[in-house]
Amino acid sequence: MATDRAALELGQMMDYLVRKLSGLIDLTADMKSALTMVCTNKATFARGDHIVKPGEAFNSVYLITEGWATRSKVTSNGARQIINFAIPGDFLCFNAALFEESEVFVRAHTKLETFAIPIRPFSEMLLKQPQLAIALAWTAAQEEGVVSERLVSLGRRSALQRAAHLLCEIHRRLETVHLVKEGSAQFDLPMTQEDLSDALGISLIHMNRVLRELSRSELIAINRTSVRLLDLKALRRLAGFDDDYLHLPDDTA
Amino acid sequence: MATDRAALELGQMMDYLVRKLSGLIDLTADMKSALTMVCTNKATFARGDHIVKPGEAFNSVYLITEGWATRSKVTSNGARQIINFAIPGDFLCFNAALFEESEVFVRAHTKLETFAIPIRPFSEMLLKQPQLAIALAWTAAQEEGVVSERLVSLGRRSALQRAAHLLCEIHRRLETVHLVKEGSAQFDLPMTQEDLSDALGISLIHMNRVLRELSRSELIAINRTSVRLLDLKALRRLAGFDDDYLHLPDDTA
DNA sequence: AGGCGGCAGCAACATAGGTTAATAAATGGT
DNA sequence: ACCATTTATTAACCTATGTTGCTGCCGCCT
Repeated sequence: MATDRAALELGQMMDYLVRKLSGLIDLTADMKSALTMVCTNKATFARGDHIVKPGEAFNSVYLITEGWATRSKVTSNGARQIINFAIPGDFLCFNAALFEESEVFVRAHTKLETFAIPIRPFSEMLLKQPQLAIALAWTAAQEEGVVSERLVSLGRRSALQRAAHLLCEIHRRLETVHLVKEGSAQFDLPMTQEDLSDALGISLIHMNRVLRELSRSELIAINRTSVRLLDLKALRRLAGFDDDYLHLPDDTA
Repeated sequence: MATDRAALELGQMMDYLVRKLSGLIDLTADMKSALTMVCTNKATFARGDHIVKPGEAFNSVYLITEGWATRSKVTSNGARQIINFAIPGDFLCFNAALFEESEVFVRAHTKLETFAIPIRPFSEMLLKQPQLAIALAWTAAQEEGVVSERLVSLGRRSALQRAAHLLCEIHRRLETVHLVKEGSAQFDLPMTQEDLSDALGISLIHMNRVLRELSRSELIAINRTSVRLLDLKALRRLAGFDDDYLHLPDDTA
């Protein structure tokens, strides 16, 4: 039944949000029902679909229930920089409520399942539920923290450290939404080496070298679709990874 | 008279904000008076003072009336990355309303004049004035745009382009608050080459090479305290600079 | 089932940018 | 006005990363 599935996904998504926010705030029944009210529209995107492009008007805010998305920019000489990844529980086009049009590409990185919330009802919900507005502003601020930390990586960490850092970050974020295999630090990573290189600001070839180096030293085991962090502690040490900037709840259990 | 001066600075600062926001929203008399209500505390910092450090609790939000500030992080191996610069009209510690403690250094880069707004009244103001909250959220989103664009620079632009891009950005932002000398693209730039290198993710020595190269090709004229962009068009072309991401009003006159 | 296109792996070479070290010029404090 | 400290400039050398170009594998389409 389509409706049952939607209800299931809604519950799932709410669960992700609750966990992400649990360090800050407990979503009240009121807030949840306000959110539920606006999450009526499912939108599915195929791998590679553009949700919005630079210069295009936003028309909705999205909440991911399944799959990955990216925000990226392309420079005047054609190089791509991935700004960040969004995973289940994350918002897409959150600032549609603030800006007329996008300045970045937002793209479905895998098949993507979302709730699409048109801007009008979304804004109204924020005005009616200030506490919820604060909670969601918090997720936006957290995202800025992620971008800032990536900036530190690109500015001041070696390619090897950047790769390690990104893997640690993704691991930590996926953990919060229970998308890491229990007790093994293994998770789906639906990204080509080119995608990773575009996120880390290095060349594809060097990305390959770096990943092989991480594999060779038995810090990770990686294949086309997933990674396992074989020695999380050593990886974090190498990366200089400290998860404070994610502001996630301590215990994800 | 101290009071007169504070009133003057308040008017000035309001003016900065109005201009910055003019593309999005006209600040109403109501919103201005709400802001005025909370801008009672002047806080001055000396060059180099830390407004907040990683792990420290926030205690106020600040609005800059004069001077520059930086947000930066330091990696586990001691390298510094400047995340962004704040200039008059910008907020500092805006997300104090959301997070308990900072994950970055916020530092007075020059002698800094601000209005310090304790978190409590600030939050209350936001709840009472949703339109103002939106306007201020907009400034936060704009700031994220700046950080994202810097990420693109560090990831995909050469050192020369990064330098050119940063100068173009600062020029454009200062222009909005009338801090560029009329008709000459000249402005105060109170930064050492080391500061610039820490913002651009390159070494101090290379920063020096790059600046000399820009000077040699007569794109800029720079000294310890100010720059002049001698050929703005060429500089922007070199940098691949497009000011869309700043979402500033078209005409700053 | 076979062929095709995208992706990973690898080597040889090129270079932007990093490092070290030393000097000169400017600034600030007393 | 003088000394101490920052800041800028320069040179020589080094290395991490980029570039080009090729091979082979794997999954997908018909």
